[in-house]
Amino acid sequence: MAAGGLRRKHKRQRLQQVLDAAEELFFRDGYEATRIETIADSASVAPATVYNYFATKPNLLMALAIRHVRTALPERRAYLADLPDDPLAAILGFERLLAEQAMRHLSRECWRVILSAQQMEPGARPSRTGARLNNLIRGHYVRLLTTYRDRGLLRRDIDLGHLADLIVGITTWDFSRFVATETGDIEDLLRMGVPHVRLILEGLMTEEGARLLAASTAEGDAPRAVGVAPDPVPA
Amino acid sequence: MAAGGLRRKHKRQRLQQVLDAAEELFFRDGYEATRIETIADSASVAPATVYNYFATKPNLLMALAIRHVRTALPERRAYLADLPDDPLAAILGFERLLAEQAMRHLSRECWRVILSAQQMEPGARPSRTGARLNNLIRGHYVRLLTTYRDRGLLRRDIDLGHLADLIVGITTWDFSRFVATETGDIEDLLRMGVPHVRLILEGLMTEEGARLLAASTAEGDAPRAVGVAPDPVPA
DNA sequence: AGATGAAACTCCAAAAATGGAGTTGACATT
DNA sequence: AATGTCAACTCCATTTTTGGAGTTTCATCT
Repeated sequence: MAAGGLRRKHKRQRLQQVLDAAEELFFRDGYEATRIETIADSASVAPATVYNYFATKPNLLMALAIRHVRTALPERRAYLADLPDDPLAAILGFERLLAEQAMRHLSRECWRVILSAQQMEPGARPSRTGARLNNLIRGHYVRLLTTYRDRGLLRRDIDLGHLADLIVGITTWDFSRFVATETGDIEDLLRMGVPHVRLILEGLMTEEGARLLAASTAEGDAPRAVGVAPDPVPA
Repeated sequence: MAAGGLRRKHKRQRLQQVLDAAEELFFRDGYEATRIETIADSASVAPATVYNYFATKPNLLMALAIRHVRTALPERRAYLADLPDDPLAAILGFERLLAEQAMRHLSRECWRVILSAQQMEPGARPSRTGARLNNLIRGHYVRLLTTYRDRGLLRRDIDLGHLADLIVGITTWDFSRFVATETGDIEDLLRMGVPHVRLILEGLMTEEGARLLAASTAEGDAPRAVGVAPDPVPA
């Protein structure tokens, strides 16, 4: 069957073992409370091997975050491929989806670590991979916004890159406030975000878009995200 | 959990992988037709690794045989713990059990190789492990015969070790004839063995035993073995 | 403040798997 | 009889994991 490349194959397997073990333990016992040695044991691997793969514990956590963002990608694509009429609803629905995905495998404590790692030591490895994550989301928003501009709801003179940055910025900020709490749920997060996003959008819509936005004001809450399936486990 | 001993643990795992792959392939494609390289691929292991574990292909096969004889041990013990009244029936029933166990995972071709390996090069490794197998069965027979002597059916002046050797010898011979064919089934094997065992026993019974033996002559065929459960897979 | 302890992380020698190239022996084909 | 092929087996340099003994850092207790 697979002739050579055993080295690489086993490496991938071990990496997944470590990530799986870490995910389980971070979720169950918390990030700080979980020791590298425990992860190694649980993954049937020597602690030194964990360090062969990940220089630091935060790095391991970032890798976990990236893996989740990767495996959940198809679900986000599906959402973006079938957007509602109302751009505000679209953005809030997307936020809900992102939040749900985020909560699916990583605890708030983990996200606190991830988000704070981006602040400190800009340029360090964890920070840069954090930037990659942000960039991925930014790309999604550019696509989303482009759709609505093409539908004639957003003014054509707007730089969608900048707008996407703005939205990612404020929603990330809201999300970091969200994970800073231990009690609030995703509905609270969205309630917090609605006025921000609305304020941003109000000035940037065409007349038709403004009509739609006004209409959606009456309706109240943000729409539910699309059906949330568990992540497909890659072979 | 399991702190150290990773080296040994992984070694055992790989060993099992190789044995599992070999078992599957030997059974499906035959012993000669299966290449070491294929086994290695199927076990996700380098060919050189297979040679780290087994010096030769026959050695690998012998290891497989030993593993089966080991895992099927409880079943044989259960049989020996609950023997019928008639010693002849007991021996034939045990033979049936052994044959069924033998056929369960290894093809006739494999057993031909194993049996012939014992002939050639006495003293070589495959031969010696074959002797270990024989010895294991011999032990079973000593236990079985002891039971009947204690029940007063076998004469007390008989050396049960020698008798066990004799029975193992003739039944192994019959078995080797059996696997030499491609068509006969286990019933044929037993039919072949009945007269041999009967002749051996006839001269060695007490009067009570002889009565029992005479009675069993009328009944005809050998009894079925105890219920045959699939091998328990060790953790 | 100083001691203690725990956990992240470093370092290195030894064990094992891997890849790859080469040898041998048996058997088939010409 | 020469040739070719195939698979068992050998050899060895390289990569990676492992065991184990450190070092460092930080928080807590005395």
